[in-house]
This record gives sequence, structure tokens and C-alpha cells, in this order.
Amino acid sequence: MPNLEHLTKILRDRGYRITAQREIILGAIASSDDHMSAEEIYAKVQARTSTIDIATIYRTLEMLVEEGLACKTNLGTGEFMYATFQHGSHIHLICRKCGAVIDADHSALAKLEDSLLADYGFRPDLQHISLFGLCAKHAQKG
Amino acid sequence: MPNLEHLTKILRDRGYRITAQREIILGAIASSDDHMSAEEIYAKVQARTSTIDIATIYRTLEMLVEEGLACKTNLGTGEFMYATFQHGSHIHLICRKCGAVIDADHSALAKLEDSLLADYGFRPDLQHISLFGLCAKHAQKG
DNA sequence: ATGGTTATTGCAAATATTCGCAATTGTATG
DNA sequence: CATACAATTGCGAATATTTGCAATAACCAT
Repeated sequence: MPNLEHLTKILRDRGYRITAQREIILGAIASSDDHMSAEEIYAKVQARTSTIDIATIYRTLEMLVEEGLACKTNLGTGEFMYATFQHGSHIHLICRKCGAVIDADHSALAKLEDSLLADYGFRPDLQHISLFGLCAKHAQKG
Repeated sequence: MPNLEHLTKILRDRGYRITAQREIILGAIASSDDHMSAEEIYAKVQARTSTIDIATIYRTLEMLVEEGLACKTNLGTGEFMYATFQHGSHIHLICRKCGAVIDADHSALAKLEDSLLADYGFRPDLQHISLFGLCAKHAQKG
């Protein structure tokens, strides 16, 4: 479960500079118990210091995603949601009719992960993925 | 394989009005052999008539996605890609390190589809999904 | 401690997408 | 055919995200 110190160590090891801005942003993310939008992270950071720019938030999130330390997920709300591994693994099922979001158990992805690695050498990030479709209610109607 | 007439019939049956704008937009999508971004669809439509607004393109795409007639996919390029069922089913595997996009066979999703339906009553749209992770090259390095 | 290098940042602008609203128009009804 | 209703549209503005650039600063070597 990555905490702030763990995250900064990994990033330093990979050649990134640990700036004050990044420590604050990583602190905001690490202290959250749910995934957040960029705007929510920005608001949390602004509560601490108003000098950090929203562009820096986006750049830091992009860095975390590229390093596999966070996931960027589209839940159909018009903004992306970000989660680290401390937020646990699960699938977001989003109904394209009513917008309901159902959290599904991660185990359904085990076979998929195995076959993508075996067939393509591809190691998917499946800790937080979102799948669109029809919920039980709307699946019955269609 | 939905063509223009097929698409308009489905939409009319579901209570949508078939406007001239929609026919042109659907025509642009139906005559494409690959998924396109909203900007690409807009450019194709502009080649035919310059009166259709980009907001109308987005509204039409949202309608198609909500009705399950198109999929909205994030390939990490900074814009969403849209595909209909005529574009065939496959998985887009996007490397978060180098951005490479690998098309994987759809069969890996069969079990997932079955278990989501059985366990949650959720019918996922899996014709075009994108999964981020590490390609064979970068998976070896990590 | 100092200087150099280059990664990083704030800011403004640009891009992709969505929203509010008044005007337009497709469809249904008489 | 005419009318009414409400869905749809164009337009401008707003929002979410990304980009370019000059200034700043983290890190390393001396």
C-alpha cells in the first residue's frame, strides 16, 4: 500500500525530481480513501497552498499513470478519475443508460490478464478499469 | 453490420427524430472503415456541408453511445475515438510507456462477459474497449 | 558552498468537450 | 393542409485538459 514516502522513493529511484509541489500533490492523493478527479485533488491541494497550478496537478497525475502508480479511469462523468493502488482493485461497471456505477469483484479479470500476457506479452493495468454497458435493470429492457 | 438505413431505422424505432444533420453524420460514420475521433467525423461532415455544428456532432455521438450503437474509447491520445459495430470487435491494448497500440483478439473477453452477466446482471459493451498497461517490450523492463 | 545542467513549474493560451438558450424543425394530430 | 408540441440545432460561453515558453529550482559534480 503505497504511502507518500513509498511513492516518493519509487519516483526518485526512477530519476524523477521530488519537488515540493509533488510532495504536496502526492500527499493529497495518498491521504485519500477513494479515487478523485483532478479538480478534487486540486481543491485539496489549494486548501494547503494556493501556489500550485492546475497544470502541475495534471502533469503529476500523468507522471503517476505513466509509471503505473495510478490509474486514470473514465466513469462517464465528463472528467477522469484517478486512483492509486491503495484504493483497492475493482471493476467499475457503468450503465450507459442510467449512469449507475456498480463496483464488481476483480477476480473476473484473472483469466483476461493471463491470456493477454500469454498471447501478446502485454501486462494490463487492471486495478481500476471501467466498463460501459447495461445494468441489470436496463439489460432486461433491451 | 449496420449501414445508414439500418442505423436510422433503429433510431426511429426508439423514438428519435431523423434530422438531415443526423443522416449526414451517420453517413460519415457508416462509410468509415475505422474508428474516428469527433474532429475527424466533423471534418468529413464539413467536406459535405459546413452548416453542421461541432456540438451537434458530439450530441449525435453521445446518442449513439447511449443507444449502444457506437463505442466511445480512450486510446490515450487526448481525444476519444468512436467506433460502430461495423468496425469489428477487438481490444485495444495501449502501452502507458511508449503509447503503442496493439489490437488483441476479442475472444479473451468471453469469460469476463459471462461472469459479469451471471454475477451482476450487467451486460458489458465489449466490442471496442481499451486497456492500458505495458507492451511486451516495456513489460520485460519493469 | 558554488556553479552548471536540465527537469519542473506557473501562466496564458490552445484544444477537446459540454452546456445554456433561443430559434428551428420533425412529427403527430385534427 | 395547418397547427401545436417538443425534440433538435447553431451559437457562444463554460469546463476539463493540454501545450508552449520563460523563469525557477532540484540535483549533481567540483
